[in-house]
Order: sequence, then C-alpha cells, then structure tokens
Amino acid sequence: MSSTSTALTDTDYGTADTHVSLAPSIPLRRDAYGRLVALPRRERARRGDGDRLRGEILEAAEWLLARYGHDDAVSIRAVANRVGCTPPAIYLHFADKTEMLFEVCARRFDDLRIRIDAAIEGIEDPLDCLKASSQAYIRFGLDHPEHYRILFMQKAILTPEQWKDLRLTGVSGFERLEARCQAAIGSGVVHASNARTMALAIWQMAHGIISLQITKPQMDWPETSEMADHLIGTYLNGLRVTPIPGITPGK
Amino acid sequence: MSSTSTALTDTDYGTADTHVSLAPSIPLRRDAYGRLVALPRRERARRGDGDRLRGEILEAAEWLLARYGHDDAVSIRAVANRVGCTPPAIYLHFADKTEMLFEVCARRFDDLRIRIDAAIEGIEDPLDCLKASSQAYIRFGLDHPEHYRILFMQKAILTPEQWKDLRLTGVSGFERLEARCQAAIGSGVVHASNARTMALAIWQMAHGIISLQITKPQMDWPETSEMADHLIGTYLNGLRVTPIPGITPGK
DNA sequence: TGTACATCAGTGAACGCGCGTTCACTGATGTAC
DNA sequence: TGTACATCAGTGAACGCGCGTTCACTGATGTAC
Repeated sequence: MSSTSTALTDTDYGTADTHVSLAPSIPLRRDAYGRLVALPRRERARRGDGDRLRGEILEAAEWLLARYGHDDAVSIRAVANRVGCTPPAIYLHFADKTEMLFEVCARRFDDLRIRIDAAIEGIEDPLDCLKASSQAYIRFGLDHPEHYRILFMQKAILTPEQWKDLRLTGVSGFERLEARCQAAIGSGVVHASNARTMALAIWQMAHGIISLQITKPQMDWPETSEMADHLIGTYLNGLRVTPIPGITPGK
Repeated sequence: MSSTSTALTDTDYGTADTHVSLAPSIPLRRDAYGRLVALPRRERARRGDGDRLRGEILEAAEWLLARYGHDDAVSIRAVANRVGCTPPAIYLHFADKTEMLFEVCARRFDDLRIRIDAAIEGIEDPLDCLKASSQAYIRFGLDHPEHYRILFMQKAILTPEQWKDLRLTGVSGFERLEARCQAAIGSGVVHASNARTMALAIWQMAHGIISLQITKPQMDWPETSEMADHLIGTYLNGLRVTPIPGITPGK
C-alpha cells in the first residue's frame, strides 16, 4: 500500500530493557535516548551512485519517527548514526534538517492520494463519495500520526517556499476535495454557497477528528469511523436540499 | 476581560538569543558566551511574602509567550532573566518547567468560562446557545493561539496527572458543553443518539477551525465567525427533527 | 598498459550555542529567651 | 533590651548534555592521454 515502507521489525539497537545482539566487532555507544547505536559502518556508495545515501537517510528518518513517535528523536546525528554515516554527509543531500524532514513527510503523503482513490472507486453518489474520501483521509492521518503532526499540527517550521499554498493543498489533497464538493453541488443534492467553503468545512472536521485524537489519546473516543460518519454525515445532511429529519447517519 | 494581563508594551529585555537593547541604567554583564544579560535586579521578597515571585514568574512566562509567539522562547533562563532572579529560584515555586508552563496556560483558560458565560447569557434557544458558545470558544482559541497550542495541539509534554480527564475537560469546558447538548436534546429540537457524541462532534469542529487556522495562517481563510456559523450551524441543522432544507446558516 | 589527475562520496574534528537542573552556600529577617 | 539562632528567599557556579552546521581534509574510483 505504501511506497516507502518502514520496517519496524528491523533490528532495533534499542532500549535498555532488550537484549542486544550485535556482532561483537561493531563499536557501540549510547545516545541521549539510551539507545545503543552503532558507530559508522556503512560502505560508501560507488561512484555515480551517490543518491543511494539520500534514500537511506530518508528511510532512517522514517524509521526513527515511527520507532520513537516524535520528531525530537529525528536529529541529524541520530539519522546519521542509524544510516551508518557521519552527520555532515547528510548535508550532501539536503540543504538542512527541515528539508530532510519535509521530504520524509511529503513522501509519505504521496500515498494519501492512492488511498483516497481506492476508497472512492466505484462510488456514484456524490455525498457517499465525500464521506468515503473523508474517512480515508482520517484513517490515513491516524495511521501516520507523526507525519500528520509535522505537516499539519506544528508551527511553521517549514519554509514559506515549501508551504506555498500549491504544495500544501497538493499534499493534503485539498483541491481534489474541492472538486468533489463541486460535483455534489452540481448534482443538485446539496445546496451550498460554494465548493470552497464546503471543502474547507469538511477539511476542518476531518482535521478536528484526527488532531484531537492524536493529542488527547487518553480520552475515551468513540470508534473513529463512526465518529467521522456522524460528524460529516450530519453536516452533509444539513446541506441537503431534501434533508432526512433528525437521522444521525451511521448511528 | 482577562485576569492576567500581558503588557506587550513593557520594556523588552530580550531573550538570550536575540539582540538586546537595554536601558542604560540597568546593570549588565556578559555571560559565559559573551551575551549581554541583565543582572538580577529584583529585590527579594520580604519574609512570608515568598509567593510574590511565583506570580512574577508566571507573568514573565506569559509575556515571553505573547512576545515571541512560541514556547521555545519560554526557557527557564529567559523567564528568570525577565523576572530579574536567577534560574534556580524558579524551582522554589515550580517542580519543573512543565509545571510552570501548565500553570501559565491553565490560568489563561480560566477566562474561557467567563467568556462563554457572557456569550450565551440571555439566549433561550438551545441551538443558538450551542452556536454562541462555540463561537466564543473559537474566538478564545484564536485570541490565545500559543496557550491553545500548548494545551491542545502538542504531544503530551504534560504529565498524566495534569492531564487526568477531569482537568482536561474542566479546562476546555467540555462538561458544560455536554450539558448544553443534553438540554438541546431534551428540548426536542434535535434528534441525537446521545449528548456526549454530540458534544465531541462540536468540540472536534471547533478544534478543527482553530487549529488549522493557527498552523496554516497563510491560507486564505474565510472570516472566522462565518466559517464557524456555517460549519456548526449546518451540523446542527442536520440533527434537527424538522430541518431547514438546504439552508446554509449564516450565509 | 601505465600513469597523472579530476572528481565523487564522503570523514574527523570542531564551533558555538542553549538547555534543564542540582548543589552548596548566604544574607537578611523574624523570634524565643 | 540585647542576642543567639532558625528560617526564608533566594544566589553563584557548575554539571552534563545534545544540537545544527561548517570547514578542511581524504581515499577510492573512473578517465584522458
């Protein structure tokens, strides 16, 4: 399903409570998180194959993000350590740390498009289509909470160029959502002032569901897809030209 | 309106990492790194008056948060510098940095209750009441984006004890929202399965509006109260026992 | 077939920084006698 | 009315850490002649 897979089953040089099984010849030390990390051990790429390291860096960053659940764990040094190169080598492939992190997240979000397309395939009814795409978006966000946090829940650590609306809306799939809203309006099922307002509303709802659940996991949330169905379904019902009286969809 | 006012017009003694412009009468020294820092200049509290510093610390933290717009600027050292005491003095009043930050935010959120009460005063219709309280919540969040970010948009930097549901829901006013939803259901205007689901939905919508606007201010958002009216009004319309066909409230 | 040389893919060591927190101490102030 | 003493409200100096980034360098590899 995803193009950049994160193998959490990879050897984790890991936490203090696990037994570490490494070839004795590999030099080790502990970093700030108490992880045992291997000192540089990677073989340098053949000439002309320099981009190999770029991919390995992104994979390592992805792994750290998934393993430790916070981008604090994705420092230049930690990435270099996991890759088996030295910190400066990262600067041969990325201008700075921000660019590296952005690339990790943007890559992951490439899958979103695929997931949404799969979710709405074959659905004729424009409202069902909107519900299905929202469900897919929400599921995706909760499946990749760290990527979602970095891209959509943080102060703009990313440069303005990276966050030009184009890229932002491209990554979140906003334009395509807007098109689906336009289709719903065009079909005459709903009565809305304009597609943009409608799309923003749906995005805000989906974002609310995802982000509150990410920041407050200890709350006793109802099952996600039911919650989403209730919220988005009820909103769409409220827009209907012939609404269904007081029926809470999905309940 | 707020009990702890932050005077942004105060002299800015700067954080350690910014260029410092100080009144000439204030004694200066250079720290280990050559930075100009203000010497401690606060007079120590009289005996029995030790809690005075506690208040000054909270004020300073509040000021830094507002001035620099990010809690990165609220370091123990920066707070101490602004107060005119030394860093260790802060530990006489707070167990650690997290507790200090939590107190700053919780204090601010005491005002939320007042704002919501003022917003719904005299409103009879239960749906109008829900709309008004949501509007107030959203306005409050956008008026204090940093506090909102720290409490509701970050990884749990706060200890579990601080985030026991009790405190969380108390701070956000969730229980009172739930009561208003129960009132709406009781009045027979809406048909919803239960008040909790309804309250969660409204909270998610309000949170979506606030948090997306905080993280993506560069997007071309419609006017906030209109947006809120559209979203929450349409949702409530969808729940109505006798819904209004395709009318987008507030548009 | 050998050799000079440019280039690629990095390394090693450091710079300069800020951070939260601890620990031993101090000087003014109130109080008991 | 004076004085020993406990306590309060702090200070000064350091510990130990990780961070992003830069700069001068190096060794293997391919290529031109």
